[in-house]
Amino acid sequence: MSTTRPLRPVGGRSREVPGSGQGSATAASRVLAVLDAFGPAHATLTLSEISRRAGLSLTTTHRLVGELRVWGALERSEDGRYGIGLRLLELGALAPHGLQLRELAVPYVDDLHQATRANVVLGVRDGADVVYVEALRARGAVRLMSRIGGRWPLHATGTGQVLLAFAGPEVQEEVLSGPLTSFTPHTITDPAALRRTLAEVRRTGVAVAENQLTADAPALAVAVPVRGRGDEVVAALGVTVAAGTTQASALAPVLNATARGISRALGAPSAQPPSRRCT
Amino acid sequence: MSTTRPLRPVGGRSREVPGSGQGSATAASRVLAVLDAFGPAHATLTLSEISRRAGLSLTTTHRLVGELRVWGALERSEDGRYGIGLRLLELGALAPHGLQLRELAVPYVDDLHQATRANVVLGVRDGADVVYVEALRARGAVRLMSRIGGRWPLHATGTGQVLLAFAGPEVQEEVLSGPLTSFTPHTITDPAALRRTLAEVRRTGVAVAENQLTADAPALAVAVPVRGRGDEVVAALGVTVAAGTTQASALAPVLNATARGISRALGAPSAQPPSRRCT
DNA sequence: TCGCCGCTTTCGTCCCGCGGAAGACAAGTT
DNA sequence: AACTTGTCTTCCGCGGGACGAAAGCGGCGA
Repeated sequence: MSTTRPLRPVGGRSREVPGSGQGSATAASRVLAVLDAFGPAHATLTLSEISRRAGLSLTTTHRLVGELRVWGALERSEDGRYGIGLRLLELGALAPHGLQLRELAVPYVDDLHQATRANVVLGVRDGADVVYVEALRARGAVRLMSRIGGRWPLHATGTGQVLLAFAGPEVQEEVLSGPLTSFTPHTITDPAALRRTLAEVRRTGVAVAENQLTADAPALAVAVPVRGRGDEVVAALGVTVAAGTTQASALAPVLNATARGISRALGAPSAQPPSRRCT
Repeated sequence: MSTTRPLRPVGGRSREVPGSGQGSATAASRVLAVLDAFGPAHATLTLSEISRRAGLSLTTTHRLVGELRVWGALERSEDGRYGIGLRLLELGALAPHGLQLRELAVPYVDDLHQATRANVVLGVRDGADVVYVEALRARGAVRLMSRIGGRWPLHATGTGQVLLAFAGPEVQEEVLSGPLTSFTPHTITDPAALRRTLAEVRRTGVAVAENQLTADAPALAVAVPVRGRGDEVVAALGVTVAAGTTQASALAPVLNATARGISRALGAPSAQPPSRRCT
């Protein structure tokens, strides 16, 4: 803990000069670098922008983008900008823990959305992040936070705290030892506090996060675990409401009921009614 | 063919995939071939299966899969099988005509689903196919046809017929001249009949498809266009019900109302109320 | 008109990705 | 236990694809 902390190279990508011999990027990594250039804040890019963001020469970028385009990974709009193609959406939908899970859970999540009229998300863990596989917005609220495919650090969201609380120790250590990004003054950034929060989540089976992610609109997020065939936590179901409108204690029961429904559909032993035969 | 043929280079690396077009495989194409190995019927694969389906040597597959895995494009489950990773879901969600569109349309589609209690899909055109960007299932019906990321030929679905009817002539010619895959005895496979159907769709603004896709469960699909900023058709909204339960004429009004709502949200001039100023 | 910027194409060199081969490992069969 | 079959992993030499420089193209604003 008290070890000397090396200077963090701020924003500096490992600038590779040809001839320095160090780097040797692989061809596959270049393809992925092109895809990596796209992001929520950069959904469409020009060729030059891709080139710069991927750190590739314009020639290489041009060729790779051309190949990706004919395959359908990228598409070009009339104004010449490039964007992600539908082929990648099609592929991404095949993710076992992604839209496959959504497919099964969507009726339950839909009911929850209808019942609570709140923002509802279903998230799974990917590394040290939570990725939303389903997100339904409340009618009025325009929250850009929760989108399908949205990715946030585990410690800063209700669903993430659930997933982290029930994740393996090595995952928890990795998150707790790493920097805890702060999004608002209320975001938990102290490892000890986070550790206590996680213990509380494990004890109660519910995570309650207030104002962790957004500063402008005070929000209350409540989340519970969803379990799979081996009773392991495979996802987290969460709702977000404007702070003050609803108590967390009022949301927990309906959340738990919905989560249990999904868990049962997934084949979780603990969620099966005693009478029902195991398939 | 009577030209002097040099001795066949035994160790030639230009080993082509049999039947998979003409070769000169590029490195990028190999990466894409690995991704291409996955599909709805093959959501998870072993390394050898990927190797075979991609037409790559096991060595190459092993290396590429390794790179794709550390990047997050693929993930490996406990049983050793590979599947699509959440990173690709995240990327696919950035598709301008994909989940971006879904994000905007989902409240309307949701209402339609609640009102009709039917299967509802929102599809966009990608080449000669329709790709669903949103799909909501009716409570009882388990229809594997409509999933987010699902892809079907334009001529065989209600939404596809709408998209084809309003697509450019070159797209129509390509589909009409190509083979029209038959899924059921009712699937339109005659180009002339399809041409008449498309004209009817253009005239009425509604596509009605009966038993085009599924043979076992008689189904009625109704679809209408969704328009964008330039009044061009950017998507199609469709519902599917069991044949006999509802008349197409009863579904069309609510479908049109919903589609108009989405079109308005997209900024379509024809869907704007007269008072509103054009942006 | 010029210059600027982004995109496209060509081309020769070099290096990295390729497949063969062999080893490690697991599971089913005789 | 020995054999078989299938999988996954590692190592290595060679050759051809991928790379970047540079030149050509085209639109836009000064």
